[in-house]
Amino acid sequence: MIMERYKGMGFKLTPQRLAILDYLEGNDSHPSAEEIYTAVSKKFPTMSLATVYNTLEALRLRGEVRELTVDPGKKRFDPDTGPHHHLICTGCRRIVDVRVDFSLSVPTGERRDFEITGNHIEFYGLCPECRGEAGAGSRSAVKRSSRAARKEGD
Amino acid sequence: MIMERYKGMGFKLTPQRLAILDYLEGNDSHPSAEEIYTAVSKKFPTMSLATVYNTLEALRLRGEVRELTVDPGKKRFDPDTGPHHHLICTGCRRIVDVRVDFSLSVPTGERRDFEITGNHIEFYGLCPECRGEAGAGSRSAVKRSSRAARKEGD
DNA sequence: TATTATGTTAAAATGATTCTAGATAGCAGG
DNA sequence: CCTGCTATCTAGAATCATTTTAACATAATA
Repeated sequence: MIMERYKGMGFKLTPQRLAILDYLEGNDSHPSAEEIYTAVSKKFPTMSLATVYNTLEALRLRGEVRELTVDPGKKRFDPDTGPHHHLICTGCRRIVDVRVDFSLSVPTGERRDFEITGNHIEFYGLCPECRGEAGAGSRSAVKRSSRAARKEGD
Repeated sequence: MIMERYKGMGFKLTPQRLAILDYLEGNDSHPSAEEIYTAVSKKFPTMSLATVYNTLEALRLRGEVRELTVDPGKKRFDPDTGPHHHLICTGCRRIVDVRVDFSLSVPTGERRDFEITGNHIEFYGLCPECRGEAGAGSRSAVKRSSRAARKEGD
């Protein structure tokens, strides 16, 4: 099914790209380039990070992935290009999909003459795991990136 | 008015910080750290970029500025911490405020047990200037950053 | 097979942000 | 007025994500 989709759009299905597409297929974890690289490297030890970036950009231009600007400091990628929104845990930075259609429109008075083409909602909150460990030094729950930890106070 | 607000919260009002606060006061251009630095440097030639970052972080922790993750590759800062949303021109990356209250809530089925604390809507579109120059090579309108130019295809 | 375009790679370059270490300023106690 | 403390400032180094470069494959094509 993948093969057909890229025929005749100037996109060569190299083994590296196949591996990336394979990793992305149905992946709803919103991985960063680094994460994709790490995962794909296991099957493909000579893979270069640059190839990951190149491929992601090629896919983005073809509308096959969405680039999320939701995490300060790094991009995340979403193979689901259909309309949906995201719920972000301010504790561990986990991102989950929100598949609800809120038909939003900006009232003329606020539109400043822009031609509006789309929208994206970020909901913020605490996931069950992070909510639990709020109190003392319970080291139990989710492992948070050093960056996420430093950002405490959101 | 500024002075009082920071009394007794462990925040010294140094001249550098005053200059930054002064630049931010009522500023709705959503500047990056670099832009703040450039502006404040004029009045304060010895200012260090690190001081800008330090001050912004101190302000963020006190809830006096919001860090926007709206621009891939750099943070932008918003001194307006009240609830509002943003409209982003995909041509020139200009960001304007949208002061409308959409009371959104995530239906239980999609909430995944998160405790939701807030939300932020990004509207995308083309500003009048960028809409105009869409056609030929009319060099007239807005100057776009090299990064914005490269991102064509959003 | 020669040609051309497209991909891959490692390494260097860039840009944003953070960290480090030493210099300074303002203040409490003597 | 001195001494030490703590918060802040600054330049520069370090780090992290991303992009670019240059040289080398590879595939599709003439």
